[in-house]
Amino acid sequence: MAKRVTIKDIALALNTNSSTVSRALNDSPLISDQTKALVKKKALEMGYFPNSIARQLREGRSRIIGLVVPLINRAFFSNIIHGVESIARQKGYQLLICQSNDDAGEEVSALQTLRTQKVAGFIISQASNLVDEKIYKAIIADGTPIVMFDRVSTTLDVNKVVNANQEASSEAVRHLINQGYRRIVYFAGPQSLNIYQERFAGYRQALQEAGIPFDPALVFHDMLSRERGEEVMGTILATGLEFDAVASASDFAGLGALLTMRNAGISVPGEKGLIGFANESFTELVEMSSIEQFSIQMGEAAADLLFEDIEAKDSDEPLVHRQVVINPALVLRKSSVRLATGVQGTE
Amino acid sequence: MAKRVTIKDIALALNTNSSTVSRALNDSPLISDQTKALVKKKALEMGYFPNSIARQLREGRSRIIGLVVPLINRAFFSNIIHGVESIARQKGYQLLICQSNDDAGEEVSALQTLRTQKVAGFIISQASNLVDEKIYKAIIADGTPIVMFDRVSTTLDVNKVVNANQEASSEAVRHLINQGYRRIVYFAGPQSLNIYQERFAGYRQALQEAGIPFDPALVFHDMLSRERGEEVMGTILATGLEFDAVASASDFAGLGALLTMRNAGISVPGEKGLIGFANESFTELVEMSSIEQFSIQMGEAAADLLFEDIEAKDSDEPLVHRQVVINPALVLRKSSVRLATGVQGTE
DNA sequence: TGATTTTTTGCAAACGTGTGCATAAATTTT
DNA sequence: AAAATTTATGCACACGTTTGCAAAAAATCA
Repeated sequence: MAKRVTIKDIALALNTNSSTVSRALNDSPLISDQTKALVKKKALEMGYFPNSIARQLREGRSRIIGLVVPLINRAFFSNIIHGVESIARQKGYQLLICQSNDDAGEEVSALQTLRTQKVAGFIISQASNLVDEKIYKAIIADGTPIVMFDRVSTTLDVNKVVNANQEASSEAVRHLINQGYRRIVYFAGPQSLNIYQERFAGYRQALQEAGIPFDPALVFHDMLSRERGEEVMGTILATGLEFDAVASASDFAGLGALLTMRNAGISVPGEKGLIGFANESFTELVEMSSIEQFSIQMGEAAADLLFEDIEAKDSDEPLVHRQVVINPALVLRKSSVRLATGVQGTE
Repeated sequence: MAKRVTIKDIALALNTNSSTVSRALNDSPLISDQTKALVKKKALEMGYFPNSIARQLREGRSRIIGLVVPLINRAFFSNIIHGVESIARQKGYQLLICQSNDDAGEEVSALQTLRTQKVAGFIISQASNLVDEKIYKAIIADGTPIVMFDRVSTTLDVNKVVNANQEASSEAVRHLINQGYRRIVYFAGPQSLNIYQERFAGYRQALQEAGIPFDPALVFHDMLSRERGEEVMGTILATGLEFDAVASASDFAGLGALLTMRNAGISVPGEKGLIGFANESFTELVEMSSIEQFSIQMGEAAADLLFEDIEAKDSDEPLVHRQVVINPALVLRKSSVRLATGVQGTE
C-alpha cells in the first residue's frame, strides 16, 4: 500500500510550493518554461500521476459519463456502448455503465447513484416500464445534460437520438406488400415504449397506403423474445389463422417465428414472408430480412450531442436541444424476397 | 445549475454541526436516535444526497471497479460485463469500463486513467499483443487488487478466472476423433495469448492420445474472424488439402469455414466435421458444435474474487491469490455428429 | 448533592487539487 | 539608478466529506 506521491511531495522535493507545481503541470502561462521543465521532470521521476478524485472535487464535476441501458449484453446496446466509448475516450472522458435490467426502479436507482458521482452527463435508454420523470427533471435542474437514445421520453426537453422507426417499419411492410403478401401478421413490442408504438404505426400506415384493411386479429403483443415468437407462431399455425407474412418489431420474435415455420416445413419466402427489425447479427445467418439501425453510429451521435451540451455549459448561451434522427436501412434477404424484380436489394 | 445541498446546509438548518449530520446519516452509534431521525427527515425534505467524490477523497478510495476488456461489443465480453455488473451492483459498487481495442498501448492508458480514478479494484482481460507488466505491478504496489480473466498473465500473482482451455479443446478434438474424423485441420488463435496456446495444446494432446501423428500442414494461425475462416477454407478447398474435419479455436473462424464448405456443397458433418469454441449465439442457428464458456458466470466469479480481495484489505491477513477454473461444456450440434451412438449429446 | 461515568455533540483537521490574491523577482522605462 | 511595469512564485482557502479529540450534556453512582 505504497503512499502515492502528490503535488505536495513534488513541491517539497523542489523547495517550492504546491501551487507552482500544479500550475506547471497544467501548463499555466504564469509559470516560466524553466520551472515547468523542472517540475515535469521531477514528477515523472517520482512517478507522479494526478488524483482525479481530488481534481473532481475541486472542479465540481467529473470527467465521467453515466450510461444507463436496459441490458449490457444485448448486441444493440453493446454496440451503442462501443460507439459512445470511442468518442468519450477521444475527449478524455470515461464511462460509468449501469444496466436497468429493463426495470424502472433499477433505472432510477442507477441514475441516483450516477448523480451521486457527479457525472458530467447522462446517456440513457429507458426501461420499458416507464420511469417517473421526476428524477430526470432533478438531474436537469442540477445542470447535468442528458441525452436519450432509442427509447426516449416524448415529453422531456433533452437531446435525443432516435431511429425513424415509423418510416422504417412502414418501408418494411411496404416491401412485403410489393412482394405480393397481403395478410400480414404483426408482432408488436410493448406499447409503453414509443419506439414500438411508432413501429406499429408504420405497419398500419403501410397497410392503409396500400388499401389493405387493418385486422386486429393479426396483431400480437409483447413480442420481444425468440421463445415468444415460437410460442405465438405455434398457436397461429395450430389455430389455422390465415396469413401470408409476418412483420416483427423484434428480430428475436421474428427468429422464433421463422424457425417454427421452417420446422413445420413451410417455405419462407415461398409460402410466407418474414421481416424483422434491428438486423441482429444472427439475421444474416438465417437469411432473414431486417432493418439495420446503425447502432454504433447511434452511440457516437449520442456522445457527440452530449459533448455539445457539456462544452456549451462554459459559454452561457441558452441550450437548444435537438433530436438526431438516424435513418435505418432495409436489409433484404431471402426470408422476404420471392419476386425477381430488377432492382432487388436496392429498394 | 441549482446549488446542491450539502451536510453543512442541513447542519445550518438544524442549528447543529456538519459532523453530527454526517454521523447521523451514517447511523453512527454515537448519535442519539432522536437526532438521527431529525436529521434524516430534514435531509429528505431538503433533497439531500451525498457527494461521492468528496467521500471518496476523504476515504482515499472509490466504490468503483475498473473493467478493461478488448472489445465491449463482443458477446463473450458483454456477458462478462453483465455478470460483473450484477455482483457489483449488489455490493454497491459501479463499473468504469474501458476497451483496449485489443491494443496493448490502449490497455496501458486505460489502466492508467482508471488508476487515476482510484478505482477499488481492476478486472482485466488482456489485449492480444502483450502489455509490459510494469503497469500491473505498479497497480499492485498501490494496494489495488486485480483480477484477470480469460486472457490472463502467467507470471503475475493475482486472482484469476480461466477456462480449462486445454481440457475443453482436447475434449472437442477427441469428440471429432470418436466421430471417425482423422485428418483434423486446426484453426489456431494468436499464440501470444495463453488461452490460444492452451487450446492448441489440447488439440495436440487429443491427437497424441489417439495415436494420430501431428501434421503442421493442417494448422492455420491467427484464425479469429469469420472473414479469415472463409479465406483460409477457400484456399484449403482450392489447393485440395486433404482433411476431414476442422477444429477452430474461435467460433467466428469456424463459422467462416462452415459457410464456405456448405456453399461449396460439402456436407457437414457427412463429409467434413466441424467444431468451434465459445458457443457464440449464432452457433446454434447454424447448427455448429462448440464449447460453452459460461461467460456470465465467469464475470460473476471474477467479481466475487475481486470483492474477496477488496474486503480482505481491511483485515490484514496476507493475501493468497487463487485461480478459479471454469469448466467449459461441449455443446454438440449437427456440424460434428454423424454417428448415431447411444449417448449422443451427453458425451 | 457532588463526583464520576456515559452519552451526545462540536471543533478542527485532513484527503489532493486548483485558483484568487498578495508578494517577490526580474525586466523595462524614465 | 530609481520607479514603474511585467513576470513568476507563494500563501491560503475552497470543494464536501469523515473522524480523532475535546467539550458539553445527560445519566449514574456514592
